[in-house]
Amino acid sequence: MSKQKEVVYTVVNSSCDHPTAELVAFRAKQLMPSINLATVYRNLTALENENRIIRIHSDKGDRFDKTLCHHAHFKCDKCGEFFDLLGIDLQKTLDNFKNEIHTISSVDFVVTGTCKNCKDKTY
Amino acid sequence: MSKQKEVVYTVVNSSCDHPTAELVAFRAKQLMPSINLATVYRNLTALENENRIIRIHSDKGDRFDKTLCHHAHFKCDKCGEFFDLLGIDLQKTLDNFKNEIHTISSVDFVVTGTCKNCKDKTY
DNA sequence: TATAAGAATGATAATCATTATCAATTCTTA
DNA sequence: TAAGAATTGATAATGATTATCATTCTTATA
Repeated sequence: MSKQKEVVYTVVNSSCDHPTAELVAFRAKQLMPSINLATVYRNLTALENENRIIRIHSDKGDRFDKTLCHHAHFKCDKCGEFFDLLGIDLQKTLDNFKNEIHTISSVDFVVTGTCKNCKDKTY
Repeated sequence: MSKQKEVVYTVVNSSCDHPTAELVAFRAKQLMPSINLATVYRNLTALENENRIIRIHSDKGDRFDKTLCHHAHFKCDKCGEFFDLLGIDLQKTLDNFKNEIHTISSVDFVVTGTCKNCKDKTY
């Protein structure tokens, strides 16, 4: 594993906010100023393929997650917060489709709306 | 509703295969040869905002769906098939998060893997 | 019915996240 | 330590989507 790849992994693995590739690159540059954006993209894809991190498809840039178990996410339209919805037993839910599904390689599950913190906000 | 918007809606509403914008445009052109790709994109976004169709974020182009109730999708890595996983009671599942979630505007849920049809395929 | 204001279109340029290319650099390992 | 492979940094290219803008419909009102 190259030094750069290690940095990219460290950044994702120590982030709790589901950063975009751009944000991973920003944080990686703080650990290794010479690291290039293309290298960050390359290693994010590599780590995803090695099942060491998870990619969440989203408009305005994919997001990356250290939590490997299948789980859902919530994205707040108002504050932009992006957080895990842990505790849903997706494995059991998806077992109901064993007639259609042979194997599962990834789960991309994003719920969008407004969070409780933004309940009364009008902006 | 403009003639073009009606065509775009008709195409999505009569498609069972979760087409991309490009494919919606292709089908729309068969009904109205003069329709423009930009108009298709515009109206897909408009219809999405009116909650008349659903957008599913995916690499290689978002997909569109006529089924409005919250549901999951499966995308097969091998054959590319993209189908609904109906029967999961997502509403009930998400009710468990009423402490964090105030309102839900959309659910974007895609499971990727191999389907039963591709079980023994090696390509 | 004429017409003016507003909305939507077609054509195309621009944007932006991501990927491809490629020479230069950094491992490996024999 | 030198050859070969892998990876990098820099940058060009790609491709989906959005923005722009002059033109073409709609529609409400005189």
